[in-house]
Amino acid sequence: MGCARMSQIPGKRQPGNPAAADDGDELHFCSTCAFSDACVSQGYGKSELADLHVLVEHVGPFRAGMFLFREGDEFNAIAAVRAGTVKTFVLDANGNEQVLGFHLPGEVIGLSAIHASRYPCNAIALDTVMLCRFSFPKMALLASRMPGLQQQLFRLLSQDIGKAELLAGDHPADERMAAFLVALSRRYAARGFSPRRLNLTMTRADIANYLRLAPETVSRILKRMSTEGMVEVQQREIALLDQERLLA
Amino acid sequence: MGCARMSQIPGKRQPGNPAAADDGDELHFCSTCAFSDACVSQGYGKSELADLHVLVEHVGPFRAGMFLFREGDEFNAIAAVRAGTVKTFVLDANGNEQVLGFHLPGEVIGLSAIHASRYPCNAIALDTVMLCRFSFPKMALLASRMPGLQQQLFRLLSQDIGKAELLAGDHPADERMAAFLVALSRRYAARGFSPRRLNLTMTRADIANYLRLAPETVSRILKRMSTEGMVEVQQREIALLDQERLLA
DNA sequence: CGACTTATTGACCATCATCAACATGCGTGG
DNA sequence: CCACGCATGTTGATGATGGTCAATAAGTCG
Repeated sequence: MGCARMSQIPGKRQPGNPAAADDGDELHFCSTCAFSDACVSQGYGKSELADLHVLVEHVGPFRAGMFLFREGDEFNAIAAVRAGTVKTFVLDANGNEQVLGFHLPGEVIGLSAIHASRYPCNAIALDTVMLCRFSFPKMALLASRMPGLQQQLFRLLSQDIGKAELLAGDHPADERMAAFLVALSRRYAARGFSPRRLNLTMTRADIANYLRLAPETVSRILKRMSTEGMVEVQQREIALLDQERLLA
Repeated sequence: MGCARMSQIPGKRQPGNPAAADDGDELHFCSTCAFSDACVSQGYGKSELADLHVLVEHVGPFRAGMFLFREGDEFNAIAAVRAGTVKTFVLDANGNEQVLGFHLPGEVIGLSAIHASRYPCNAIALDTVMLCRFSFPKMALLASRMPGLQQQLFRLLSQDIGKAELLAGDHPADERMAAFLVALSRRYAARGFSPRRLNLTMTRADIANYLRLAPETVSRILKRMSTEGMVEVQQREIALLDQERLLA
């Protein structure tokens, strides 16, 4: 249910962030990054890796509540989340927030901005966020020479279409909630975190908004799941006790 | 509300379809096609146009009810709808259909299949459908030499992410219906058809499923819109009388 | 002219949102 | 360390939107 989606990262360097910080050990950089497949697994040599790496700009940290970009900002880069959680959302005609997705480490934001060269949504940090920013024009240029990279970009984009579509299903509230938890668990697991023990970085209201439910409903469902022994809830710590039953 | 989404077109040539039929006048081919911008407006010359055209394979016609591809089929080409309407859908765990989108002439199907190299959904013809099929590997290769084409592909993919996300909003039934009609109208208008007079090719049940409503609800809302003078409904013919009020 | 699919209409009911009150946690500053 | 205040989360009572069920009508196609 996750959904890598939106846009990118502001034009300005954040204070306290030496842009090219850990470049020393960077040639095998973030092994969890969505782009790592692009080169590593495709058997590219050092020179191609280096080409990709010169495009990378480490930015952050962004503190909780900071905007990474706003709707309407000019687009020129996509970014991979290196640490923390990013929430993307739009404001509808009445100014109500509509959460589009949460982005965990290793996932890419900014893809939906390519179309209009402007960010179609806002992105804010839910906790302390670090990003790897890639200039999109340069990346597209490089992709022309690196079929593997082009393919990876196509795949990332394509993947998000499918994810976003599935989100639109009209399942009852408890199924939505269960699916959300299981999906989060899987996404964390894919990055090497525990699939059992989730540490939610978003509020109940954010979850509710994302699932198109009322916050009260989220509370009640969590409580019910808890009394039924499927999960264990302690504030924002959630332990998944019975994956089986959650999938029903 | 549309949403160009899914996959592509079957491996087999349709009987009664001379694959390279109307090639004579084809160099300026379907002017309404989503790819026409890719070259024409980017100032490419005849040779690039020719390169793109040799990739095109006209297939069809597909009669109403025929599958263009099925979930799980191997993916190797995307396609632009040349005529007719395509419905894409998946079957959930209980075998219930979930409509993902409708695709009008000029729109592209198959984009979400790139990710897994398999179609993640089914596509069937709602009426008589003609397609332009493009081998995706060849297209990707060509895109390496044609920045404009690469850019166009990125844009098409990116666009669909945004469309799919917006679809997930939780608006009341009447707003969903109104938005659907207005979006259809715009999409038809963009291809040179009348924005006032819609000829729905899908059943109420399909519309309802797509909007995550019950067919009965669709009926009732259309009736109400009709008595309120916003639209005029005659079977599958719908005239939009008051665009203004529909947008609220 | 039947048999089928599609669409409409009505009666009833379930899910979930809303409203309101209350509890809990957390940060700040005394 | 405790007190206050605000944000977040929980719980209960009530009601509206829209789904379900069932019957009827209207097209469609042989």
